[in-house]
Amino acid sequence: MRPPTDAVPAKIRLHTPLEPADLAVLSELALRPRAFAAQELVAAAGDPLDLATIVLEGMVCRTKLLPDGRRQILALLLPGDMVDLHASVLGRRDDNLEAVSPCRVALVPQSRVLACAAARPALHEAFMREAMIEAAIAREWVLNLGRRSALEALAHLLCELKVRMDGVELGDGSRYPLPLRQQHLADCLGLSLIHLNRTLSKLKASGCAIIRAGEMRIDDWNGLVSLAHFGADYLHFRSSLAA
Amino acid sequence: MRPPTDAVPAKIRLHTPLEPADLAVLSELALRPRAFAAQELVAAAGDPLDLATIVLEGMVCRTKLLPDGRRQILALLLPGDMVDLHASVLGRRDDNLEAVSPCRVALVPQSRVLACAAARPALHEAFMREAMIEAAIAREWVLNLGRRSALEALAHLLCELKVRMDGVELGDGSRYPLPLRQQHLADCLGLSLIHLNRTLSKLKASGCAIIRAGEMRIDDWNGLVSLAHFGADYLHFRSSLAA
DNA sequence: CGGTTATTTGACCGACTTCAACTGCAGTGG
DNA sequence: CCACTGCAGTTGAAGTCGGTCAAATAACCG
Repeated sequence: MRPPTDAVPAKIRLHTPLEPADLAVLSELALRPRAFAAQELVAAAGDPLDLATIVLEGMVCRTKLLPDGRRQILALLLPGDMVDLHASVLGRRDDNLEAVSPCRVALVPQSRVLACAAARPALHEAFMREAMIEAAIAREWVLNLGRRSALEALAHLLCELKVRMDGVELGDGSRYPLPLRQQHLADCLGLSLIHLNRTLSKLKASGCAIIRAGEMRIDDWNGLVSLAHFGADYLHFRSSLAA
Repeated sequence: MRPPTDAVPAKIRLHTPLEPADLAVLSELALRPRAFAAQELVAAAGDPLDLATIVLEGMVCRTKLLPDGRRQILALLLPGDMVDLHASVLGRRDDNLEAVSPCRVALVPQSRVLACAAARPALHEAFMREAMIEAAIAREWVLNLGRRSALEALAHLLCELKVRMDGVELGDGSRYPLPLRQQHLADCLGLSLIHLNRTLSKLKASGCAIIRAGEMRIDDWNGLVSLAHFGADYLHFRSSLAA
């Protein structure tokens, strides 16, 4: 088993071919990670955007809250995901970063990101690409929330996570770890907890997939894909460029 | 009246202070715009991402479609908006750009964008900021679709457009041009056309605002803001950095 | 084991969708 | 000038999806 921090080079190489020297510089960015417990806040709205966040292990989410407590998850960050790499160009954070599961996260001063990007042009391009892809995923979520039914949207989210998890070698093709509570899924999909629970039952009944014991198990990938109308193009994996 | 292409410098200076030399280089990017009729496709999913898009006049939207024809608008682009400035790092477009109203749009080869960014570091930073802000808006839309009611979401969208229109001097504080059909609004908000129509009636009944003859008129800004729980922080205007 | 949190189930309700028809208006051509 | 057409918007009725309230398990944890 490779050490878990290998998710970072694995993820970035999904998108950008890098030389060993680039990877060496990259690995120095993620030194001295911090550990967070489940539900702990990694960063809060209003904070200055002077730190980039690199997830090494576990799962993190972006959230926004409404005054009356309604919560929406804006993005799920898996090991290898790097966010807010360029965010210093904005003033202050307008969302929260919250640990979904116990996790290890590197919080990197923007100055170090900049130095790193300046030293290695390939990394500069790679960082840009990470940011663009995160934005593309957010747009796909807009479609998910706006125009897909609860079951379609759930299936779509689980397809996305499958592909992303496989990308960082955390899935084995038919299963992957899924540390989300049902409340998290509901907050990703804009559903009530209760309706999400019933939608999960429907998914189970379809025979395509089931979530149990913190793990997603896929029994019929094609069925799941067609339930969701899933196409992986928006994830912009390098391997899919050929198509 | 200033020429309409002034929306570009107006918009970018909302976010980034620029010197005259920067503005001169910028204005050369937007030479030779193309005109599009309402509903015309500016770019389609699957196209190579080798052109950046700068809106000079009129309104453009990003859309995604589901196989059965359901449509979701992912973003509304106003005069001055510049999108896909860095998108050459991705392979192919995964969404469409569609003219909402008759419009003029500059389609700029990525190579010229890069040359421009290389020549003027301030523009490089400004372009980055534009991209980050577009992503921040997309995340706010996720919240809008996921957790706000139809009326709240409608009010929120109209607040956002008010602030953005004022930013490029197309609004006068209590009115702004709104060339969207009701179907467009419905596709922004993930609603059926009919329910959107009824939600518009409800908004009118509230006395806060009314849409008529291609124009949005605001009668009670504070009321509209509190209906929507609107806060402009996610737009990251430079003027709001002070707060 | 007791206490807390996560999940499941039932009954009911409301927001939003669908289907269908009608209005108002602008353009077009007889 | 006035039918005719086509599109945007409006209204009504009925149905469905998803939300809310309430309570019963089931899993987790010290």
